[in-house]
Amino acid sequence: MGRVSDAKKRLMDAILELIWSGSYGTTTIDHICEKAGVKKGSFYYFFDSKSDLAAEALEAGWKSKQEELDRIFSPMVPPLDRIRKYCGFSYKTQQEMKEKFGHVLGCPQFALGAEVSTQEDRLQKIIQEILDCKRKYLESAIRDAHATGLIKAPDPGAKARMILAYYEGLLTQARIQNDVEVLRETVGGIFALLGVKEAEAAIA
Amino acid sequence: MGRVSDAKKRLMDAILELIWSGSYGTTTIDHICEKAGVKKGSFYYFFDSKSDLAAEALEAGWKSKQEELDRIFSPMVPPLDRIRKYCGFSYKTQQEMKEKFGHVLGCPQFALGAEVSTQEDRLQKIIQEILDCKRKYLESAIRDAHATGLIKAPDPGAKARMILAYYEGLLTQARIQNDVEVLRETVGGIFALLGVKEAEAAIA
DNA sequence: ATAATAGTTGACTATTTAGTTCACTATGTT
DNA sequence: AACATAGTGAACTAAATAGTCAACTATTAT
Repeated sequence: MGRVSDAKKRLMDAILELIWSGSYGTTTIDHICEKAGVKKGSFYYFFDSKSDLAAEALEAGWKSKQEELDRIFSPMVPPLDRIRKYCGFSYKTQQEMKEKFGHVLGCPQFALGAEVSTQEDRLQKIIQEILDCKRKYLESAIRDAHATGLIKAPDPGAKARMILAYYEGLLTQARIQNDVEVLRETVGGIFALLGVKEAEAAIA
Repeated sequence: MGRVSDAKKRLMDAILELIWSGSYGTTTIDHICEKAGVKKGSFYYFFDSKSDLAAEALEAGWKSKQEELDRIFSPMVPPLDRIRKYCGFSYKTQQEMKEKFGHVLGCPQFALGAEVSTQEDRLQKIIQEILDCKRKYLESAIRDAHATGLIKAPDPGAKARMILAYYEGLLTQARIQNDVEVLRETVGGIFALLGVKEAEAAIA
């Protein structure tokens, strides 16, 4: 009972977009409210602070992202194809962002993590968890690829960590250089890290 | 003639440390002045704005960093040893920062670039140049390693770009997780990307 | 010694920011 | 219909922030 509203959702969408296209530090509560079309009174009705909103938005955003990842990393798909699909998906996303915002935006969690990890404990923890999830997607693909004999990776967790670092590094470079073409080499680099034989890698 | 002062230098040191240990967005001119022990009037005597100071400080900081890199990447050192030395140096630096600030800080240029690239054109350009310099150090080591037959790398520029992405990604991960141990795998990953034979890699 | 000048200071303004308050409004429930 | 309540809005405060200014001080070249 009582009134209903999607203001909370609008606020969460707004902060994510502002952080991603700009940064956490320069995103103010006033900006968020303006973008969401919500008055400050309502903001404080739903949230205690900017970091509180950011935390909730981050978690919600990740939940919906996970659905896509579950599809891409489906165990039904051959393990190396999962990685190929993931890279392709990532490239397409960055391209779309560049068209929409005029700028390559990279990985929202990684960029935010780099910015706030020394300052915002709660956000740092959430981001760590999200990145760990990402790693697990990679890890299971690597484990499957190892089991199938496609690659030699006795420690899939370690390999996944390496690949994640490379992947996130590339995305960040693409953001810094504002150039999607940086991402062209993504698959090649990952396969090199995995020690995929050139013959296998060629089956694009 | 006239008065002499190191206030300009102090301001440049202060902003670098504040950005690195925190972020660009949350670093205010007042904070910078307080840390440097300089009054705002003097700040504006030397600089037009925060981004102006940041630009100068970034360039000066890079210049001094280059001296170290010139030593590490000296052509007198065997090419793969240069990379080993670089990784070791990097690990040591991060460890020191963790002791000093209680936090792993990662790569200052990369973190700053990720934060401001969509907002601060001038800084973005400077950071791009710095990262390109870093790439060139790696590239020449890779080219030399290729020439010596240690590795097969017909396109050293591309390989260097890959390795830089991986290296910066790892440093950023170390910052986000506040854990230097993430950096333990640096050399291993780089050598995997380079396709260094295990026998060669083992010569630690 | 002193004039020219490089650098300093603190008080000032205007704006932006986070956060509060309380009367008000819309809506589901009875 | 009317009541309980989820959500709204506009005006408010206090603090932080960027930026200005003019008088002041220290140094150095002559």
